[in-house]
Formats: sequence, structure tokens, C-alpha cells
Amino acid sequence: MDTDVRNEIKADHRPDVSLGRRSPLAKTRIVVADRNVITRVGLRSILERNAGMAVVAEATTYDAVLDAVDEHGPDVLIIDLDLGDDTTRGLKLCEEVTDRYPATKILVLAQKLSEMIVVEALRRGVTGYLCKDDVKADELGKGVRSVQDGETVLGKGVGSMVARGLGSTRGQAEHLTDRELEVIRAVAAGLSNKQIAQQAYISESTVKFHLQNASRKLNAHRRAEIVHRANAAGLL
Amino acid sequence: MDTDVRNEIKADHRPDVSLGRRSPLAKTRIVVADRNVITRVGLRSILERNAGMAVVAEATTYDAVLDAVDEHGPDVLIIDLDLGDDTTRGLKLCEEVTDRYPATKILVLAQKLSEMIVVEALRRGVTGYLCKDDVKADELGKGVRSVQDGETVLGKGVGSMVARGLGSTRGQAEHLTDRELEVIRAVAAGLSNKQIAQQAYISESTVKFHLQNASRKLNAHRRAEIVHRANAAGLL
DNA sequence: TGACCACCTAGCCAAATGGCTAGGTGCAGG
DNA sequence: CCTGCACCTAGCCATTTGGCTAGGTGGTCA
Repeated sequence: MDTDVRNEIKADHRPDVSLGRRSPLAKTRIVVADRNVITRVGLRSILERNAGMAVVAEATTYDAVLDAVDEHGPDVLIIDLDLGDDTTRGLKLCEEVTDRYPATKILVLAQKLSEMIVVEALRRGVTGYLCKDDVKADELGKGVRSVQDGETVLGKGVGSMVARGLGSTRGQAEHLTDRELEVIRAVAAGLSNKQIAQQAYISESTVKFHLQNASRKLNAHRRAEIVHRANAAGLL
Repeated sequence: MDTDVRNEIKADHRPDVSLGRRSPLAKTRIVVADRNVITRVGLRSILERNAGMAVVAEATTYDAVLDAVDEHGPDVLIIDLDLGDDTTRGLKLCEEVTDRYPATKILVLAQKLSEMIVVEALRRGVTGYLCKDDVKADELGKGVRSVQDGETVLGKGVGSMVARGLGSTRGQAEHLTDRELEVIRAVAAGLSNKQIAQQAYISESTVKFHLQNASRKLNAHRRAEIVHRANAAGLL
């Protein structure tokens, strides 16, 4: 049943979901992506026992998520965007999934709330955003159902974050370049501009240049604030 | 041997564990403390299904942990020290449990690794420290068993952290005062000493004074580093 | 009573930072 | 080919900082 028709490039005809609305007979089919085994087991247990859904695959890497979605064409992808060390890849992944598998809804289950990540995720078609520590057991099932029905589900505190985020950073949150991140990390380690310059084989002027740009992008004015915001955004 | 003799104040007679060494017949009895329901369910599932242990209680607050340990006298307490907003209370809790219930071993299951927390926890009698994201399913059961047998279990990266931590900060990690924390938070927000002084109704000199002290305690030399370390220690 | 601690203040000086203008290169995509 | 972008450099100047010495108060605890 939940196979067939899957062939060619990345063809996707969703087997169970036939007419937009799910049938009361078919179980909601879910792919869980999280690098934490405890979370994966917990999610499976809650969703299958309490909510009567089916977790058809688990993934722990960005690549595995794509494979799983491609293979199973789930109704909902529950994902912690922080799989590898690069959260940006998680965002790209969302874009790719909503683009190539529009029938699969995405519910982000984040460890911590980052305004930038929330805003960027929603911009990329994510329709649900919950925070692991805040979510109650029954909210999970309800959230998945809502997301599956096309509703947008935002957990505690996420909503206001979105309002502020979309308001302040109209356009889009510019993302830091590699060099900028490198410099910020050095700043966080307590190095002076001169030390950073030596370490990176660039001039002190260049260090200041990168920091100025990072300041603008992060809307900070002091290096301590840069470090704080970069941290909050999960960039360090 | 390491049971009985417990009476009065918080009397507790351990039901299953009779003679220090667990019998192969008795299931290991566990209390799980974590504010995240997904993690609690996941832990229960892994420990009960895969490792043949029994989770006799779950707790989500510091007080509830004490109650649960008092009521059930478990073999092992698995806890995420970050229960409320004050991680220090988690450390105090460890001290209290090891003090009042020496037969109950503590296994910390942390979300993120903080050198300060690790060192302080071990100093307070914690015998296991694992990181949620790194732990494999089978390591959990093994870890619990080891801890129960009195062995010290340190997860990936924790060991080296302990070495560095105990080496550098011999004595003990001094903890920040309220004022110092207040100032650091303001620094993280990007305020200058002058602005912080106005906000806190103190002189600029005093702000510098507090920052100097905080620098020493956190072993940092620049405000950006102070913010970073305070953040890493879960103080902000 | 004395010791300790958190807290507060002052002033000095070298060094670091922030904020700015005004340039340069190489590479990728329309 | 032109544009944009990441990256790099220089210099100027006011402000902030780091690091220091040298004091003060009030509360707590032995």
C-alpha cells in the first residue's frame, strides 16, 4: 500500500492521501528527523500509541531525511532543524521538501527558539513550529493533525517571535559569511582584533570590516552583543 | 550494607533493592527527571523495552524529584539538571540526593555540555554524565547499569572537560553574584558601561568593578568572552 | 568583635573598539 | 560586459574598554 508508484526521478504520488483531505481510515504517516535517539523513540511512542499515527521512517542526517521523504512520501515530516553542525542546511532542506514534495507538510520541533530560524523556516514553507520543552504530549498529536490539514501551528512564544521577526527584518535576515562567522567565533573566545588578524592572516582593518558587516546584519552595535546574538541564533 | 539504617525525618525503606548488589531477578528501578515529555517517554521506552528496567516515577520539577526519590528510593536517578530556570538548583538537588539517599545513584543526562556544570555535578556526587545528543540507545542501558554498580560513566567529550575543569579551576568554580549576572546580561544586550550604570542606578566605576570580578570568575578577559562563557555555562 | 562578603565609588592610563570614508581584487551570474 | 558579492586594506578620531590602586558601607556568622 504505501509503496508502488514511486519511480523515476523524484515522482511523487501520495498513496494514502487521495483527495487532499485525509480519510479517517488511513493512519497519518510520519517521518521523524532528529539526531537524538531518545527523542525519536519518544516521538514514535507518543504518536503511535496516543495519537494512532504511523512513524514510517526515522532519519538522523540531512541526506537521510530527503531519502526518507522520497521513499515514503509521508503526510508530515517532523524535524529538528539542528541535525548536523550547520543549521542552514536544515533550512535548505525545508525549502527542498516543500518544493519537491508539496503534499508533505513540515512540522519543526526545535530544541531552542531562535527568531532567525523561526522566521526563515516559515519563509521556506514550514507550517508548524513547536518547542520540544514546551510541548505537551497531547499537543503533539493535535499539532500534527493540524499541520496535515494545512493549518499553521506555532508553539508557545513562537507567534510573537514571528511578528517581531517579520516586522523588524523585512526583506530577509541577511546571513553571515564564512569569514564573518570565523571572526565572531574568535571574538567570542576573547581575542582582540589584532590577535584575530594574526590568526586569520588578514589585517586588523579587515577584521574590523567583517565585524562592522556582522554588526549590521545582526543588528548589534557592540562585539559583546554580536556574540550574544550569534549565539542566540545558533550560529556558534 | 548501603541500605537500611534509614529512618526518621525522611524515612524510606527500599522495597526491591535488598542487599546493595542488585539481584539478577530484581529490575533496576529508575526515576526520570526531565521537563521534556518526549524525552521522558523516550527514556521510559528504551529503558523498559530494551534494557529490562523499570521507570517507577517521572518528575518535571526540582521539588517533584525529591518527592519521587523519597517515595520510591530508586536505584538510579536519571536527570536533566536544567529543570526550572535556575540550573544551580539542579546542582543543589544532586548534593541533597547523594547526601540523603546515598543508595540512589545519579546519572545526569544533559542537553548541552557545560564545563562548569559537569565539574560541579561530579563534585556533588553525580556518578554519570551523558549528553542526550551523543548517546546511543544501547549505551543508555549500559550506562545505567554501570552507574548502579558504582562506576563513573562519562559520555563523549565529558572526560576531557573534567580534566581541564578540575585542573584549571582547582578549589571550585566561584559563582557569579546577582549584580554581576545583571551586568553581564546588560553587556550581552550591547549596552556600554555608562548605560548599564544608569539602568542599574550605580556608577560606571561599579559596573567596571563587577565586570572585573566576573572576568576573574569566568576566566575571561574581554566582555565578549564574558558573555560567551556565561552563555555556555547556561547563566543567561 | 573581627572576618568575610556583596556591594559601591574614584581616578589613572594604555589599549581596544566603533564608526566612518575611500579605496582595492577576483569570481560568478545575468 | 557589467553588476554584485565576498573579501581585503588604509587611516582618522572619539569613545569605550581593561587593568590597576585605593578606598568606603552594611550585613552575616563564628
